[in-house]
Amino acid sequence: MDLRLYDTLTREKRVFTPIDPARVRMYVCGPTVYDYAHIGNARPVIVFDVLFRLLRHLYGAEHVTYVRNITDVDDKINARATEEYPSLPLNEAIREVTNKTDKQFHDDVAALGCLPPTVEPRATEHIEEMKTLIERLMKSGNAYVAEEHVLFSVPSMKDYGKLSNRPLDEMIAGARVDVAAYKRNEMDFVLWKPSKRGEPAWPSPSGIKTQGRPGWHIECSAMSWKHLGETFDIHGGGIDLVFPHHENEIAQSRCAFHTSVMANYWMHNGFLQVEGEKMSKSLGNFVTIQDVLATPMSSLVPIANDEGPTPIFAGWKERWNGLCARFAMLQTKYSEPIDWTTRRFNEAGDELYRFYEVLRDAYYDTSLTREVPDNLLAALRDDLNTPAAITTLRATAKSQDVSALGAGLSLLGLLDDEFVRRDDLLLFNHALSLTAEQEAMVNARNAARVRKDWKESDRIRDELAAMGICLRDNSDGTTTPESAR
RNA sequence: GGCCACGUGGCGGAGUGGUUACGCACCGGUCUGCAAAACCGGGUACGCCGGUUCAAUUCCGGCCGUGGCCUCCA
Repeated sequence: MDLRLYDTLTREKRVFTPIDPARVRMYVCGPTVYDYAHIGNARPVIVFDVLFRLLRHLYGAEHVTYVRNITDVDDKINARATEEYPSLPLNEAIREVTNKTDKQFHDDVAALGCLPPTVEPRATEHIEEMKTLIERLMKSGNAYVAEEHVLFSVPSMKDYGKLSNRPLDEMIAGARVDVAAYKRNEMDFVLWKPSKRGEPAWPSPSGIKTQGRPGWHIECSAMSWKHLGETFDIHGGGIDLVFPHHENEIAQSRCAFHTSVMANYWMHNGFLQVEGEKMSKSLGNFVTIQDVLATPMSSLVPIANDEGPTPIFAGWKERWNGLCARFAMLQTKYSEPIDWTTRRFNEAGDELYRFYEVLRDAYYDTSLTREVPDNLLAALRDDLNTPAAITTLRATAKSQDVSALGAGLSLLGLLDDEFVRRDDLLLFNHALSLTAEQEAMVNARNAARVRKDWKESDRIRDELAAMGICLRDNSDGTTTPESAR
């Protein structure tokens, strides 16, 4: 059976045919490292991780190359560096900001259950490739120098605007931004610009004397070229990147290499809102991945608090919350808008918890290789329909088909060996250690039950319930105390 | 203003030109002294107005609503 993917460029779902099945190539726009990643940043990371896993499953892990860049040169980074480290020289301050943010991002993404991409190139390590591209564009007449900038000449590319469906003439009519005077055409965009004193700077291309730095779009053209070649299979990112970022990437790469396409499939994940509103710092509803990972356990699982007497491995809470967030995210198809709410997060966590209970009750062995169920695979092959895939998981859980359940969770990146296997996790430990007094109450209630004093029996049960202890009367006459939710 | 998405039962969320996906919540039942848990069952939804069709939630047109892009943004 085929893999079918929706392509933003052709606006249709097509059968995926890799250029070279022995080397399937995907590029996804990664973060600009200047601040904590938010829950909206998490979406493409998770979505394309699932695609990465699916491609590895279909073509073999060693036949898939996934490139996700790190943007570490950018005005926002400079601004943040000045703000946070006013006493340091700018370039040192920038290094502090990018290193710190980069590490945080990787910790966040790992907690979300994402595999590391094959390559994570950094923009600042590809300045030479960017300059080579710029020289090529100069040579082919697609770029020009003006006031120490190099600009891409949009009218020089006849079919510019196909991805975002913005014909050139319309865009010019609709443009209402202040246009720099040195631009020949208001749509032209910067490939290279001069650096101000103290800013990161490199020797400029195209005979420009002053040192400068790259424009935003050129880095992705350079890095995808370096690591994937002139044309490749899949290019992904958030829907907001369609214009201008991806449109401009296409323009740069195609004109530099004289190719008809940059990537064969353009995939874009839908936007995310928080509690029904646009997420923004001014509204105060900015949810970072860190916020989600730090969610107290008591709202997700039947335990009273985060700390317990049993030994727990480091970062277990973040990892569990990360899986829950991932699961919550995959409940909606990647291309659809999503409303991120605490309710959604909690409900996803509840369901994932039940899946894990099924596996744990069956002593699921994660070391064994399992066959991924056909119906789950079919759902994913249909343009990454993760909600439909999750639906198949529910049936396997209900029928106690633990092999299929485990295999499915694994393919979706939702299976964590330690959460399945370990028996010392408070997270899955329902048994309660009662105080002597509580123990006596349980005994007193049982005595009352024996003499059929239901009134007294229920009174004691209510009293214990108020302490957060729920009693379960078993059919063999014993009583099990459990933590109440 | 231009371009583009989305609008499904209380909530979440797939999907389809004609056989009431699925999950949560809710209600009923079995079990239980009563509960809890578990299991079984129940509720025929697709923004509005037209059109096409034997038949539309599904196709077409218009309208309304929400959101995105056009400036940094996943």
